[in-house]
Amino acid sequence: MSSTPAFKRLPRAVREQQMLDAAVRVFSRHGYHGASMDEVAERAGISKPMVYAYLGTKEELFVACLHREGTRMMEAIAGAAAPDLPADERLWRGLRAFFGFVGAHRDGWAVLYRQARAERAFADELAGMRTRIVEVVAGMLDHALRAEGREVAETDLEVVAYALVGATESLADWLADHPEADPEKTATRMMNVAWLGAAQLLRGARWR
Amino acid sequence: MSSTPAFKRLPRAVREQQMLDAAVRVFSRHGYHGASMDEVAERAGISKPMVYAYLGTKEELFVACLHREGTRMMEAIAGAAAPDLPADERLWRGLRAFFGFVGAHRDGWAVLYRQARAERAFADELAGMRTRIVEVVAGMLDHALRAEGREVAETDLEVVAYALVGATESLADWLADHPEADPEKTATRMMNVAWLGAAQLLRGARWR
Amino acid sequence: MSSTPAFKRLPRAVREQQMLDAAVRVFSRHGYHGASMDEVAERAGISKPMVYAYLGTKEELFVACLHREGTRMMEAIAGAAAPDLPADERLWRGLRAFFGFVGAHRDGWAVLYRQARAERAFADELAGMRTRIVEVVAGMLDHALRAEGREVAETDLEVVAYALVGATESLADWLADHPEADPEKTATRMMNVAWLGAAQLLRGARWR
Amino acid sequence: MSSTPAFKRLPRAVREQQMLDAAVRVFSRHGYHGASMDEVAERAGISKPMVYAYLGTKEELFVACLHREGTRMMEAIAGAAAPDLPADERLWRGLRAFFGFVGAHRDGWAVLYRQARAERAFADELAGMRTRIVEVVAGMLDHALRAEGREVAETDLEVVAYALVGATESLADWLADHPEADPEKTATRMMNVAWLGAAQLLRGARWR
DNA sequence: GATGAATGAGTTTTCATTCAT
DNA sequence: TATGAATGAAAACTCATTCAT
Repeated sequence: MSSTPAFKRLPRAVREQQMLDAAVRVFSRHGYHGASMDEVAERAGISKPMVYAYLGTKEELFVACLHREGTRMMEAIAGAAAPDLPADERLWRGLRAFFGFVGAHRDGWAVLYRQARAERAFADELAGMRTRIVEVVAGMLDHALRAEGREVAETDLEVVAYALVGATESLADWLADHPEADPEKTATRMMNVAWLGAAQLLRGARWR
Repeated sequence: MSSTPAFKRLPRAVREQQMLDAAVRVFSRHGYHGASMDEVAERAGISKPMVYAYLGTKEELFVACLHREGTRMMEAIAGAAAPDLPADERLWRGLRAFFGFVGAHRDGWAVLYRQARAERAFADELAGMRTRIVEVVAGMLDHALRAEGREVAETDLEVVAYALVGATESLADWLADHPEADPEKTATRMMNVAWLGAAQLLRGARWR
Repeated sequence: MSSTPAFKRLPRAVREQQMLDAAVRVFSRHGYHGASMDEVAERAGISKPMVYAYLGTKEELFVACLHREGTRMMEAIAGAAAPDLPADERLWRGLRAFFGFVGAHRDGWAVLYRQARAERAFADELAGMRTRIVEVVAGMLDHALRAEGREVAETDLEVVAYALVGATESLADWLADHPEADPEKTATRMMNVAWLGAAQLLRGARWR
Repeated sequence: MSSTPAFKRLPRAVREQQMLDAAVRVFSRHGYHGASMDEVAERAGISKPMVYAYLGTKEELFVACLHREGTRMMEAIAGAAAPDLPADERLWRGLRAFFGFVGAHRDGWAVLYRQARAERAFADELAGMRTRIVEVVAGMLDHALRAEGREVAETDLEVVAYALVGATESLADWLADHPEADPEKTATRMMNVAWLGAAQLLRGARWR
């Protein structure tokens, strides 16, 4: 009697990942408010008190999801955009990685993100993430500038970065809503807008 | 006995506006889910059943808010960007009007919009609004192109428009979160990014 | 100016009938509880306060419906079963009239009746109606008996009458649920059950 | 510290029965619509969410009551009417058991039944129960017939059975309304009406 | 006589969260 | 560690009923 049933008494870390998997799924499907802890627990194949014991309240659980997915995304981007490339090449690779990630996790990241934006409670977490992204983008731009011997006010850099991030988010959203769309192509379009600007485009210019 | 109590037995149209005012406020403060019909009614100085009688369920009420505020915004923009101006001037005026509106209704539009994006139920309403905006922007661009004797694939136009709208929304969001920021300045920055593109900016170019 | 709009200011009695028509319809469709005064008023083409002014509360309104329809039914039966006919002929005609009525008002009588039976509030009204029916039936039987020179305890008469009425109601219910069924045939069947049983009893037969 | 508090943390099965007991009582007292889930929970000595968790919505709860009580009644009848007895004896025992049951549960079965009849939502459940009863009764009659070497059209059997059931229900109702009445006596009376009528029919007699 | 405006009071239902075992 | 049992608190929605005009 009592050979251990292969799926019980897992180490804490593993259990937590299972729960997060379940939670991401449920939150994505029904949104933050529509999701119920019951369903999360059920999908994780575990009892509710366990979820509370491991990952805390619903709010904390959501933050944990956001954090894990966000980190994964950042890593994907960072891994793609090597710092020693020229600015436009880095931007392009970053964008491609980003849209690739969003495309591959259509039901994950974009939805969580949208949810987070709607709830005051997550403002801080989001602000942190966005700051990190903006920093990265602004860093790219700054790097490029310095390479050309120029200098630009920090605020301006930040605003450009913000706008780029915003435009990108928008297209990512659009991508999440259009299952048939191609991430690669979306990245290209974004690159064109971002890099050249509307005026250039109107004149027939194309990046690459 | 005598002078009008001023706030009882009002005609339907008036009450509806009062309710919408209250609803916009409450939804903005607590978000769609955090808002309770009780509070909406209370803030409107009326009983709950009236809200249901006039504006329907919570969902419908929210849509009504979205609709009213969205329409107001569109009108503000349309009123500013006269169709006979050159493309960049129109874009500029439109942006200025937009950021002006958002700045003036800091607790209104941007928050409702964020809320709407988080809930599947409002996807349709949103899609409609966005389509109208994108059409307007794409129209501007198209107009400018034809003036120069060029033609551009419709899809490309749409994507450019989408990205612009996204970037703008992002800055609007940022504006809503930064009470001290200046709408006019934000509009200018956005214009620079949009019109010139990052590459131009990096080279020191500035619109105007 | 001011030729009277043909459908306003009707005499009270007419208005009341219109309301009752509407009410019977609504109660039949949705049941007593499912029905709303709003719908009654709307269907009667009149405002709610009028309904209250003319026919009182929802409960009173329902009683009024019950009363009118019940009276109509009783009259239909009484009109059919002339007192100078032999007992079986009278019973037969009565049954035929009853099932005919129920069949013709499939959505009226039977449904109201079922509703009334479920609500304590209508017990009195119902008891009154049933008493009248039972009296009629018992009267028929008694008449037949005396014609044969017999006499039977009143209680027994009442019970037989009760059982007959119950069986009849049951078949009426069944008829209301089966739109394709033929009232005439149902009456015949009921007659067979009722008459052969009753006849034996009347002749003094007893089981055991 | 020590002896069992006896009424806390009970196993599900037990709690469910307690809830059903409470529900039957409350539904019987106030009717389906008059009953509130609050009262059911209170009377069961438990909080409302438990009721929902175990027995579902109000409608489902009512169906559960109906089902349990109906099954008990059927069992009482089936247990009384052994299949190897002569037809009249079986009918008699069945009737006696039925009236006995109704008499013993004056506030249970008959009231639930009346309620169920008033609500469209329960039509299916009721139809099922009635079908089972009618089948049993028709089976009895059929058995008796075959014993006498006769055969009767199925439809006729069904109608006779229906009428019997209806008459019986009616007397049961009457019994539920007359607390002083004697179930045994009521059964006897019903038997007289039913048997003398049915016996004639079984012998091939027809009115007209 | 007639009605649009208004509401008090109540209902069902859901959920995050926690004991007791 | 793990869970079935349990709940407090609230929220959306409905309806019979009545003023004030």
